[in-house]
Amino acid sequence: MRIGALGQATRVDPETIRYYERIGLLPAPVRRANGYRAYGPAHLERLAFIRHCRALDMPLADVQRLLHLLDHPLDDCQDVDRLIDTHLAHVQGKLQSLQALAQQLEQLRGRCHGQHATAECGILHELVAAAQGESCVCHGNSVQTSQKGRRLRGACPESGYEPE
Amino acid sequence: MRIGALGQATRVDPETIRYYERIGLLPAPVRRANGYRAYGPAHLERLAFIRHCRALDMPLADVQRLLHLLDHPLDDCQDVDRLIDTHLAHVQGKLQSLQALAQQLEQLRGRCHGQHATAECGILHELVAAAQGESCVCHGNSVQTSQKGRRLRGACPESGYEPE
DNA sequence: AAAAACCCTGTAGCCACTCCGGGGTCAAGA
DNA sequence: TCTTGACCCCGGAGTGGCTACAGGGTTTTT
Ligand SMILES: [Zn+2]
Ligand SMILES: [Zn+2]
Ligand SMILES: [Zn+2]
Ligand SMILES: [Zn+2]
Repeated sequence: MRIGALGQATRVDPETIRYYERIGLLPAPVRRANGYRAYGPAHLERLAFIRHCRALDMPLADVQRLLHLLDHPLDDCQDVDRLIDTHLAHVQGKLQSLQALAQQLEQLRGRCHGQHATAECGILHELVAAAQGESCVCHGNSVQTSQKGRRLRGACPESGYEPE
Repeated sequence: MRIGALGQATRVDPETIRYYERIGLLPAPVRRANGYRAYGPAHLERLAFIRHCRALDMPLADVQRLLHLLDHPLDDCQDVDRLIDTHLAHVQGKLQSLQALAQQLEQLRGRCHGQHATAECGILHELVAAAQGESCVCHGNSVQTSQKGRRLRGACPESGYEPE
């Protein structure tokens, strides 16, 4: 089985397969006389395992550790548990922040209906105001920058930017 | 205002501020005689805006476009809307897949209680089985690899890896 | 025989930072 | 006065997980 066939079977780009080999995740297969990689069913299974873990968004370092544990069946599986626990906690944390994020964005999106000049756009107004510390959930309330004239000075050549 | 003070006010690492300047996101401030950057309130506001957008997980390219629109108040705000819509769709997509992911991981976690050898660990068994195509939501059902003997051959020197 | 598809290596790019090394500048303390 | 320490400068490299060349060789199809 050549790299293309393996890639088709597992739906993995051959470049990715070579990458996994380079970083030591997938063992280097033997080569044919012409230098082509020759894979067997063991590689196919291992690659499928890797991809399944990746689909669970595990970092490759974790996948590496799981593969190592698979190769050493007598080890204690506590390591497996810890690894999954940690990863799950990580995913749940990300999920929570992403939920809050989506909510914020939906709210922000509701600020503009129909077209008008950017100077009057509710979305931009909201973004500027929030960045200046009012009703901003994302940064803490400690970022108050200016007390009035809540407009961003431009960065274009024509709009002045005076320092200090 | 020097870079450290700006960083404290906005809770942004000075290295990040310099990075924003390098990529043209934050305009280069004037320098004092000793070469130190001297920032004004305009920079403070602009940086706060950038960070707020980043907190909404917008890519810097999008932030750049928003800043440009802010600098050109007469442009149509349709661009703003499209940008936010696209980003929101992106976030919602990620949210959905992350929800499915968390569910899968929780289910996987339930496969192992107590400690035993990895050879008998329900988590690893499940991972191997799923990678081989059964009851696997993440990859399509077309990844059937081997029909029986669903065990991953090891990649360690001692465990044999024969090709073809 | 020619064209298309495949394979090889090595390198560089993506994102948004983050860290490092090797220096210069400036205030407060011993 | 000397020294410590906190700042600041710059350029370059590293992170993760790929992806995309460039510039060759080989195999398969037309
Ligand atoms: Zn799967
Ligand atoms: Zn609008
Ligand atoms: Zn904010
Ligand atoms: Zn177990």
